Amino acid sequence: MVLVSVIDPSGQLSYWPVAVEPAPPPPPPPTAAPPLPTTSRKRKHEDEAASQPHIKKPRNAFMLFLNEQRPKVAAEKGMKGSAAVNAAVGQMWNSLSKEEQARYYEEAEAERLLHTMLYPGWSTAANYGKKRKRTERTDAM
DNA sequence: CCACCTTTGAAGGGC
DNA sequence: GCCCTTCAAAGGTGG
Repeated sequence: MVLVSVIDPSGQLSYWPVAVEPAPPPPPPPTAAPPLPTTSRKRKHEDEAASQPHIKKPRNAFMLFLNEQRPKVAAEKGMKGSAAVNAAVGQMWNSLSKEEQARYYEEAEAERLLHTMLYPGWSTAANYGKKRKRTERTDAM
């Protein structure tokens, strides 16, 4: 547990208890080690993932809410697919009091700040455009 | 085996 | 600067 001194947007100096335990993606190595495989057995996945870990976007309030409610809702309602559960949790979210929602917003905000501290200058653009995700909107046509 | 489906939020990218 | 597109998770199912 390391206390990281950070300046809050409010100008408040706060010490963030950064737990070393929940291992976030490792910092990018200053020098890319040349992977010289004596036997070219490894497929591209391992090498690319090892050299450049896809640093994921900071999750929003919902992702935090989802990760808490999803297993419970899935167990209670016996839902199979994640999509159905996510939709159900989404409805629960709308039923939440703004104070309860605000709690997740603050956690999400803290996580974003933590992400920024861990990866200064990192842009979400790293993973941008990787998935196709069509969300085909029929209204366009 | 990976993309889809889904949610809202957050953020980038385009205009 | 504003609006739209894309990712973030995540699990079974389909292509």
